[in-house]
Amino acid sequence: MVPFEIEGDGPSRRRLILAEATRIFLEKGFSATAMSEVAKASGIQKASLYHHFPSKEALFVACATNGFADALADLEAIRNDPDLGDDDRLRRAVDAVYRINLDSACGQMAPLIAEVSRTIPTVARAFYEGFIYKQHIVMGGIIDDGLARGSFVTRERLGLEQMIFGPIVSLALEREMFAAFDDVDAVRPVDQIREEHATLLLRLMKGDTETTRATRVPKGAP
Amino acid sequence: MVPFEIEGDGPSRRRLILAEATRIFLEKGFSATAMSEVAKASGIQKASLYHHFPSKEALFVACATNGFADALADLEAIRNDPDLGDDDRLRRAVDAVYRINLDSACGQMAPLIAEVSRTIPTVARAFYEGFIYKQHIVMGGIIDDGLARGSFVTRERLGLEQMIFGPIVSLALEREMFAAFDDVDAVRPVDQIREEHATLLLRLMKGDTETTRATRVPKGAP
DNA sequence: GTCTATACAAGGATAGAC
DNA sequence: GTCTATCCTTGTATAGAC
Repeated sequence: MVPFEIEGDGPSRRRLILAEATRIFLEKGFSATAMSEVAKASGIQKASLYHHFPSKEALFVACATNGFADALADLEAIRNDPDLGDDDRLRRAVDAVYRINLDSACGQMAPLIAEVSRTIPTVARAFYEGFIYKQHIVMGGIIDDGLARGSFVTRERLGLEQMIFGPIVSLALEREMFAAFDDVDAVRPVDQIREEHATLLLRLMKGDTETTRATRVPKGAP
Repeated sequence: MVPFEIEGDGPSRRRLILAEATRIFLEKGFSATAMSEVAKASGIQKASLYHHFPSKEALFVACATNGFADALADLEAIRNDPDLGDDDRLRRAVDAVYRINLDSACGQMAPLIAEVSRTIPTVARAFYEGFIYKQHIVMGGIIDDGLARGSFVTRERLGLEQMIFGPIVSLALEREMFAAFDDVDAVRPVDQIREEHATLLLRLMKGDTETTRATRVPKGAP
């Protein structure tokens, strides 16, 4: 019933509630989710929910800050794999970021965080520091290593990071926006986009800067 | 009080309600917005709201589908300006897409559409067809013209479009996510990102493909 | 078109027995 | 830890006078 794992080894009842609540929050949003529905899905009475979580807000925070470590594990393993060349490492890291943001529960949380950002600011902070920022750190390390080894050549570090994460984060948002469409993939075919995205990124990072600069000044050139 | 214009020349009271409702929806989301608050902000009684809009849902649909034409006008003018070179045209179009998605009310609606996508599917469809799809069409036309004139060289059209819109759409989402932060621009400095983004895009489209392919096979090279 | 008053449902949260 | 029962607030929406 729940398509993802809830991490931790606490009491199983609590974990079941977290899983069901996460699923319903993702489907309906924070405000539109009723505690009674979470209770029903978890097979207990509404009042019993309040034994495990003191409030709806606390339940949401628990859902929204759960599973960070699991979701990021793949990416960190790729960063530390000594057998990978820099190009392969980057390509695999991009694939991992797609999985993290499109397939994991945390990734799908992003639009929800936007919804509650002003009423529960702490959850936005936790989401940023524990999930988003860490992805940028790991990816930044991969790029830095490639630069140091001469595999990559690039200025515009900030713009480059945005061109790595932006297309992926926007895909996650658009999936939610078009969730009611008959076939979401017709609007945004993820597999094809992912392939072309990685190809374009590598082309940007393989150091065509000199030739580009040369071809861009035809005016004064002889 | 309301930072953007509501288009149309209907009764001013209706336009005032639309403007205030849009502002509050953007700040609190759909479910968390109360009709009583919209009424108070508009200076009328709650019951009077229902004379202008039959339901909260209808009010939201009106807000979410208002102002498309105004928001897109700049971009369409840039596409049709005969005095622009292709590179300048692209750069200005990118700037326009930043303004459209970050500064206009419609652009800021995106996370909200995600929130209500499943409960009001019609609004997601209207938003896609009237706002998102049209931006892609215009930008696609600009790219096609540049390709036809030989100003641009690129395969991976789909990936390229995602690399144009993705970083911008994700910025809009992240602005909402980090709305409660002290200084959002510290997390994502929009001005710098926009400049680097446009530069990287132009580099991708200026046809370094041959040289890139040449430098990418150093193994067999002497 | 705007108001006052109200119907009616649903939601979050608590009390207290077992 | 879980239950039943209940409190209290808020929300959408309507009725009907002016």
